Amino acid sequence: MELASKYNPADVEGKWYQYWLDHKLFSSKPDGREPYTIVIPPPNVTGVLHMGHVLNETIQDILIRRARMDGKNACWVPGTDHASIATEAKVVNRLAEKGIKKSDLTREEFLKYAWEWTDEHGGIILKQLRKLGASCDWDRTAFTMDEKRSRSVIKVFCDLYNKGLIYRGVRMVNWDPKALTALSDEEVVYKEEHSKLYYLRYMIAGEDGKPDGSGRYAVVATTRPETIMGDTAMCINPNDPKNTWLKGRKVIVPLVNRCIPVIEDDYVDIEFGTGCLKVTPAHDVNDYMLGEKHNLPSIDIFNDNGTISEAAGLYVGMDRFDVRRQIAADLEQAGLMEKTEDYTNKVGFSERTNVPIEPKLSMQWFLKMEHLAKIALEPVMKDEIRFYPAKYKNTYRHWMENIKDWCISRQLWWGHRIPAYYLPQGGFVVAETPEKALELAREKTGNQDLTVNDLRQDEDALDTWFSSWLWPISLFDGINHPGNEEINYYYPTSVLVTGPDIIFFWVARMIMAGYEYQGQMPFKDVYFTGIVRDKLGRKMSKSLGNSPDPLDLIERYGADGVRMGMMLSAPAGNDILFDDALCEQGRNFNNKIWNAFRLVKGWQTADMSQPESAAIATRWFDAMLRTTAAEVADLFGKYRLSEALMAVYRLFWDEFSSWYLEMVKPAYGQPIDRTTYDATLRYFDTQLKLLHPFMPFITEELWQHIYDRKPGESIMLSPLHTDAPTTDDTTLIAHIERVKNIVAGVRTVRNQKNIAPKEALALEVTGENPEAAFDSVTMKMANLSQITTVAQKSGNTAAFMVGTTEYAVPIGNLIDVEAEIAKQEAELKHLEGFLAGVMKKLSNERFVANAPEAVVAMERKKQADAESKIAALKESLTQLKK
RNA sequence: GGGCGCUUAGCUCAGCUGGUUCAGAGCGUCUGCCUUACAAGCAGAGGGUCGGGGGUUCGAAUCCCUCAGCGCCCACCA
Repeated sequence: MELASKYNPADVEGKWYQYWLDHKLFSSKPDGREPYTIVIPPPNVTGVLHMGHVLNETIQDILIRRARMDGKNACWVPGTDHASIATEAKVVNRLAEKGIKKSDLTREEFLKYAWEWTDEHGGIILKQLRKLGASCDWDRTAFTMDEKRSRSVIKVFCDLYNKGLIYRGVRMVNWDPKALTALSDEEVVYKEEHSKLYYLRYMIAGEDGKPDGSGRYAVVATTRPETIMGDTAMCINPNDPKNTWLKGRKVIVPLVNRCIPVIEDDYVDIEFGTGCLKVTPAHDVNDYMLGEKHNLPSIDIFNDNGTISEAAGLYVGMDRFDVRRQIAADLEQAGLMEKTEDYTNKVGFSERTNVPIEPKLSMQWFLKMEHLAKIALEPVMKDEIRFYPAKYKNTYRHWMENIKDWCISRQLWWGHRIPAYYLPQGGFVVAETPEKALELAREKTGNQDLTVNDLRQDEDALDTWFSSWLWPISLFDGINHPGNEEINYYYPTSVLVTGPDIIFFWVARMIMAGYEYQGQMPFKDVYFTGIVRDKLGRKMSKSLGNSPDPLDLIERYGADGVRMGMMLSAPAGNDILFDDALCEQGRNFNNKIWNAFRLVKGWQTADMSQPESAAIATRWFDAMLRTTAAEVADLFGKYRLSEALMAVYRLFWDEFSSWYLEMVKPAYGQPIDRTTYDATLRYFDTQLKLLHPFMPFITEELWQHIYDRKPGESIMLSPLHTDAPTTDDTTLIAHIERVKNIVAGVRTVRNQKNIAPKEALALEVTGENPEAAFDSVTMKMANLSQITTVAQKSGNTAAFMVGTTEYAVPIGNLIDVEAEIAKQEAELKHLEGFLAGVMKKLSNERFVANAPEAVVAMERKKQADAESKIAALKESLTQLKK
């Protein structure tokens, strides 16, 4: 077989992915093996693959592939999320392009468009995942709005309602004036804004509710002058001496000329502004509380889209921000504006539409969270569910302990419609189907003549997260069919891989649902990834244009290269500074593997005895392999995947390619003995398996070439087993490390003296040769003609130290005595400094008395070593200076 | 305003239940090499006193305090 000198990913990736699919290697069914389950964090159904997905899905694939090779029944379930607000917004925009307004459509017509859009764009992202090599069980692909998942959502809603955990009521909610829906607290993002603080004059009113003529006024500081039309009181702190004079008075709302009372509440901060607060119960959460407390009327001055309503009386129909500008000018003109100041405050924005949230009173559905938070907190705090990194436990606890009820209704059509049915005579029933609702309705009203048509279903849809929180259960149909074989087998899942940004949205709520509906955690571990940023640390965004297209990267570097590039800098929980150069490194590594394989496959074998150097090399590499495999297993257990990859990377590139292969490599044109050859293929096999989870394609390609494989065989399913390292391994590895240092020492001499690698050199060991057993390797690797043990090194040598032993390479007239002296004197100086440090410790009686014996012994050994080195150097220097 | 985390070679990070010459890795840099597996490569080298200060200890990158800078999360001060 001829292999190209460069690896071409495009030639093999499609081929092997199809092979895996054809042989159903990703598919999983319950059996006697231990399950290893991951449910994908469902991407938006209409989304496209971005770098964040690449990170997330690569990690999941690595974990799944590793588990599969560990002999577990690995099941990775893919799916997509209907993403209520985002998708509905996209559909609305698309319709707008066609000149169709949502308001002109019926619910059914709109949903028809939405489904069309979903069918058209849905699942693109799942197709893209295949390019990455994701080994999902595609037959299980689910959608949060497919039949099973929808039924689960409705069933859970009804159940929670029947348990008294869901209620309906008028509350102050976060209103998105663009999406025209309520949002949960979690969907509000607070941003700092530079705005102005307006100081408005509220004239003192007389008995008749008109200005009392004194010209006196109170000044109120506000950031939102446009809400004065909704003012129903002014509030002062009863303990505020400077405002005592306002007690019991009435004031006139500027421009509006409405007379409102001055109320007292110690909520008001005396230090802020003038100590006078305007109270607008309809448009501010705190004002709402004050309104409730003091029985104030509430005037809702906004329409749903953020324009001014009839109720305001002024500026009707104008946008809220236009009004702010206008009213400031009008106040100024009327002489009612005291002053304005620059001010920085936090403003809540809609996470989805990015418009400022309007606090608004409205009728919504809520889920009580107290009970759910209670059952979900402990398991995380007690590490029954383990967070990686653990620091997110704090975040989690804080949220759980300060949790508020969850507003689950959205004024949207795209989503699961709330299964509440209103009765003609008022009131409602909650049921899974219209038929059951009718039954309940007849029961409730005693009216047997009611028909389904008399019932009117609630118009609202549920928050998307109200379906995703069931994901680990609903994927195995555990809501509709509790205790079925699949849910019993696959649940709880093994690990959840997701970003910390959705810890409240999703992670916490899945844990709640898990305990509420399965009585068990939804996953044992949670691996929080970081955010993918560009190499300058900026978030990737379309507007910055710093977000590479993953598919483009795959084309350029191969899927394995991209996966590796991503993983090289992805410690759990840390942000990833992504740079194309990392993919390049990944691609280069692919090439390295490819070429090492070409070398080995090019060897001819012959019946001959194994050279001593090769025998040592294979013993050593066996030890390396056991050691590294154990290290990698340990790192996997800790989810330190980038370190695991780096360990295998170094094993392959440094230990295997640079050292082992060079140790056993036959001279050009010469055959290799069969023992060594077989061992080498075995090493290849094992290393490919260690690498496979990270780089699935190239490892499959080469693995198939090592030996003849049967159809359907795959590295994916080949068991990954290595023996545990022994203490002998450790000893041998340490010896070879010293051998490497000797070889490097000789090579350095070559480098400095410009001696070609081909020119054989001799090596002298002063005193004893501690690595004599490995001389065959040393000689081969350093291209030495001989190694001799001498009492005293010859003249004209370049010397170096390894450990406590001095080595010298005779270099004849190439010697530069001055340079050699300078080098050795520098070394001597360093050693003397080191010795002084050691001596200082040893002469400290308290150290000798208090430190453990082993530590003291170590210091004494350091002393002895340093002293002998110093003696050797001094001797050497006197020789040189002769 | 509260909480959490970070600060170690040019860059990205590991080490942090205190003690193996512990100061590490990858990348980058520099030097020399197109040596018949690989120039997307090979060989070699240089580079930090562990953010500043103080403390505990025989001994601190590692524990404590403090200061500075950075990041994240939470919070109703208009």
